[in-house]
Amino acid sequence: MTALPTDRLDEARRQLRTLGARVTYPRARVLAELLAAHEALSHLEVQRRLEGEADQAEPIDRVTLYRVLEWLVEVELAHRVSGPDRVYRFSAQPAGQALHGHFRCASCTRMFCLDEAPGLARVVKAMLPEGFSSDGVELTVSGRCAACAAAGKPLAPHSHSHA
Amino acid sequence: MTALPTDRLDEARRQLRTLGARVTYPRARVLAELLAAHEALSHLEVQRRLEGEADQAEPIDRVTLYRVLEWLVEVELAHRVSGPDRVYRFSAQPAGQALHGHFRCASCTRMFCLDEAPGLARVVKAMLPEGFSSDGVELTVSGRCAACAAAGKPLAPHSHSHA
DNA sequence: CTTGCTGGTGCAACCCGGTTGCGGGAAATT
DNA sequence: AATTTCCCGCAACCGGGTTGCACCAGCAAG
Repeated sequence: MTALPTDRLDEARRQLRTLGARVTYPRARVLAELLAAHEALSHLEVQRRLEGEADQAEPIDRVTLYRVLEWLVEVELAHRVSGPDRVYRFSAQPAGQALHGHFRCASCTRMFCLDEAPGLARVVKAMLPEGFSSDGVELTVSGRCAACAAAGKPLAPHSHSHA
Repeated sequence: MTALPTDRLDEARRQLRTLGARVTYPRARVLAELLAAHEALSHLEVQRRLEGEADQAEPIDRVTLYRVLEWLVEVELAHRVSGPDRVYRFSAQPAGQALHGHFRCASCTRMFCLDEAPGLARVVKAMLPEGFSSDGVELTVSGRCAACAAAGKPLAPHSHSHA
C-alpha cells in the first residue's frame, strides 16, 4: 500500500498521457491514489491520503481536487457514486462494468465496489414500468463489512440509519 | 390531486392517531401530501406543494418540515432515499417492501417508486463477498420516464450526468 | 531554448441542503 | 383549568460542493 509511490504516479501519468490529456501533478496524484485504493473514496478521503503520504506532505487544494475528480469521471478514468450519506465517492474502476454496485459499511463507512452479478440487468429491467427507459443503475447495499463484523465494531457515530 | 384536501388530512390524522403519536397540523399536512403523491418528494417539493394548495397557502417552516420528515421515517410512516443528485426524497410507501427501488427521470428529475422484483434479493446476495452482511439495499435506476420520453423532452439543466 | 497559447490551478467568496439551540406554545393528561 | 410534555418556528450554523477570476504551468511551435 505504501509501496514506492513513484510507481503509482508513473502509472497514473502514463494513463493520462495515453488519453492525450495534460499531465499535471494534481491529476497524476489523484489518479494514482484512486488506482491504489480498493474502495471508492470521498473527496476528503482522497485529500487526507494525499496529504498523509510519508515523503511528500504537499497539500492539495479542495477545489482543484473536486475539479480533478469531476474531470476524471468525464474522461472515464473514474466513476462516481453518491451513497446513502449523500457524499460523492470516486473510484478508478475499469469502465467496463456499467452495472456494478457498491457496498457501504455502516460501521467504518467505507464503500467497496461489488462485481456485477449476471442476473441484475434482467431483474432491473423487469422492475421498469411500460415506457420507461434506463440508462444507468445505482445499487448500494448497506450492512457490515467482513472486517467490522469480525471485530464486532458498533455503528458509525453519524449513521442515523435504523433499518 | 386537488380533490378535497380535508379527506387526505383526515386520513393522515387517523394514521398518526393510530400510532399513538401527537397529532399536529404540520405532521398531518406533510403526511397527507406524501400519501397523495405518487412519487418520492424532496423537502422542497413537499414545501411547494403544501404552500401551493389552493385554499390554504399557509407557509410551513423549513426546519419543521425537515424534522417532520425525519420523524415520519423514524416511525416508519415514510422512507427516505438519496438519489444521484444527493437530495433526500421521501415517500409514504407501505413499509412492507424493504427491497423496492426507485426510478429517477433525467428529464423531469422526478423520482418514482418501483415495485420490488422477485429475483432482486437473490442477485444482491450473490454480489456480496464472504463475510459481508446486508441490512438494506438502495437501488436507483436513472433514465427517462414514459411521459418525458413521449414528449421528447431534453435532459434537465442541472443533471450533469453523461453516462 | 524561448515564445506563446491554452487551459488547469488555487484562492476567496458563495450556494444550498441539511442541522442545531432554544424560547414560546400547542397537544394530550389530571 | 392547570400541568406536563414535547413540537413548532425562528435564527444561526455547518459542510459538501460550486463559481469567478487572476495567475501560472503544460505543451507545441518557432
